[in-house]
Order: sequence, then C-alpha cells, then structure tokens
Amino acid sequence: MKEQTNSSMFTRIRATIRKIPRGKVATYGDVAYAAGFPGAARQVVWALHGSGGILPWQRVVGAGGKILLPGVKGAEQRFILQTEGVAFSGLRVDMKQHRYAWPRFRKTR
DNA sequence: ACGTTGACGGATT
DNA sequence: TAATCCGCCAACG
Repeated sequence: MKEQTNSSMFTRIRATIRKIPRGKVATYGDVAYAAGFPGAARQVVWALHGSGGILPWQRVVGAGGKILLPGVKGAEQRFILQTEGVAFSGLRVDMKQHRYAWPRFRKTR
C-alpha cells in the first residue's frame, strides 16, 4: 500500500479530530501522529482552517496543553473547553486529566 | 514556477 | 533554562 500525500491527508486528520470525545483534548502533534503523519503538526492547522466550524477545533491545543490560538479566539476556545468540562492549570489545559488516549496509538512517553 | 506562511513540535546548541 | 534550527507539507501571493 502506498502512502498518499494528497488531500486524503486532511481527510484523515479531520476524521481523527472528530474522534476526540467531549471533555478531552489532544495536541497538534498527537493528532498528526494518530492520523498517521508523525511530525506534521502544521498540516493539522491547515486542516482546521479548511474545515473550521465543522470540527471540534477547540479540542486541539498546543504541546503541554497550551492554547496557541491568539486573541479572542483563544479566550473563546478556553471558554468552550471549560464548558465541556476541561480543567485548566493556569493558561494550560490540565493534560494529566484531559489528554485524549488514542486507542492503540498512544506514545508512551 | 517560486518563495512565504502557518493555531507546531522536538532536538540541538 | 532559554534561544535557535529544522522538518512537516498544503495553500497563497
């Protein structure tokens, strides 16, 4: 089977993001990794832009649970996450409790 | 066709 | 510990 570096990449990334359950979050890197593209965190950003509004974009945060989205958008993201029951530790999501454990993909760091 | 951008992450210095 | 570099790859100007 051949790897496809085409649009199906976003398709996969989107599907992956959609799997994040309410009350949980994942980092860009984790999403890319779980989607099958380790290291392609930036493509996750594009995937979100391309379909922002359909996907639970708010459940995707930076490494360490840091919210990277600047301005009011970031505040909004934080607000929504809190609504979903995600606890914060200062400006970061409490990853210890809310980092989504990807079935069979978790990098056991 | 080419260079830059982007809600990044991790390794290296 | 902080600052810098490099890799990822599609979209945009």
